[in-house]
Amino acid sequence: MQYSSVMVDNGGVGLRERKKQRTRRALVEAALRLFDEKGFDETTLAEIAAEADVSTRTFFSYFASKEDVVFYDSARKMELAAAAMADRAPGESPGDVLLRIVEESLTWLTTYEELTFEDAELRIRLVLKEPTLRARALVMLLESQTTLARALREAYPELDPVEAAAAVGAMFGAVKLAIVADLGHDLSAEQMSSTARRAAEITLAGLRSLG
Amino acid sequence: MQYSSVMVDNGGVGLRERKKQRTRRALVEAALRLFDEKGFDETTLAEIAAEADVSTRTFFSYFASKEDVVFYDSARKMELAAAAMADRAPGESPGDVLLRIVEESLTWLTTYEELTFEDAELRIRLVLKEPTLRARALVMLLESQTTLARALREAYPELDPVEAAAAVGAMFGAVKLAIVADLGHDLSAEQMSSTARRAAEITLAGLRSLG
DNA sequence: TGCAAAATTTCAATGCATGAAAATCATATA
DNA sequence: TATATGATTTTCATGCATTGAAATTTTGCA
Repeated sequence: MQYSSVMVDNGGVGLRERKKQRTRRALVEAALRLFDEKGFDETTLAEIAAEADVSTRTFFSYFASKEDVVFYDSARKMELAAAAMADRAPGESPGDVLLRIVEESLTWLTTYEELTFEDAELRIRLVLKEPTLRARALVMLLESQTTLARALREAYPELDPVEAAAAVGAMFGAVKLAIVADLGHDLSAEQMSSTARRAAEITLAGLRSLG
Repeated sequence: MQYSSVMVDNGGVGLRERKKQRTRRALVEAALRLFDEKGFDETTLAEIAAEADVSTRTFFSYFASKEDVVFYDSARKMELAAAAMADRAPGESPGDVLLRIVEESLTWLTTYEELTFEDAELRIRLVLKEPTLRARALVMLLESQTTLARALREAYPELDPVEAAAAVGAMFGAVKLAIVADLGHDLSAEQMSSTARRAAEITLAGLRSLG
């Protein structure tokens, strides 16, 4: 490939790319707002697309489904979690690593990379409220646990597959149910964190410690 | 209500009811067979309905959705699990009760109430293979855990809500991930049970016991 | 400016799901 | 046995998510 003398090196981010990011963001914001106002099922893709000034068909070149628009950054978060597993401190036990990752994950939950803090909180509310979104979240949570179990085995080769899977599943399962079961109560991010920490501690100590 | 002299007391099970059960069963069997042969997404409701000799619309007076036909008896299984919690043996600890329920649940997994054993195994394969069905299963699993956490609190009033939720979530989360993560391997019912038992044991002992 | 690639729009089709009205069927009873 | 009644099924019509393909527009760049 040759470059003309007038070519501007814009770091790979030309008008085309900027426009795509703007559209993507417009779709996410429109969707979150409409889902919040009218409910997930009552909002149509046509409405979302209209709000973002694109055709309905175009929506699907950005997201694979109506649910996906809410979880647009989850893949990146999963990678972060798996990476966090890799740089464990020396002497850190599997349980401690998992505890650390749970806490970091909760932080990310309220951290949108491109959106406002309000939208980040709105998303949590939506996922807890809308059955369709809850279902999608459960699928992704399971996927990320599978990934984490693999990462845990790599970090601790002495663990066998069942041990690694059981550890990850127990830790995230405990935290998930502790947070969800309390539902109905409006949960602030702090309350969520404190609940999660208690659930994690119980899992570390083992269920026999409850008797 | 009055009875004529020729009335037959059929125990509340007249032709109408028998016909409904037959149709229900025909729909479930047709659906399982077609899902297995062609895949879930490739099977249309029209095909299932045709196979069962009813109109497409009628399908929805038996099941709420295409996925639901696979889980038609799950509600009953959930009730069984919650009931199993209630009749705990004296001196049985929360952890032991959960272990017992996990084992019973695995038994029920391969027990269809109205269908053949082959269909019961077919269902497990389908749920593990088809993303749509996996998603549905996760939702129901979460629901049943919420129910179980409540039941656990009632059986052991000394537990607080977070402890009960964490215990149930940890136990089922560990077993679930241990079984699913090993996927790709064809799992016999026995292997599944043994994996589940190990995962449960780890959860009882606590993740600290892994370091 | 003008070409080529990328992105968007338009158009058509399929399949799930649901509501409402019309047609059938099972049941109890006169 | 004939029939009124209520339950069930079918028919018909509609909305919406999703997907493929062709036509059109936009952007990057020579």
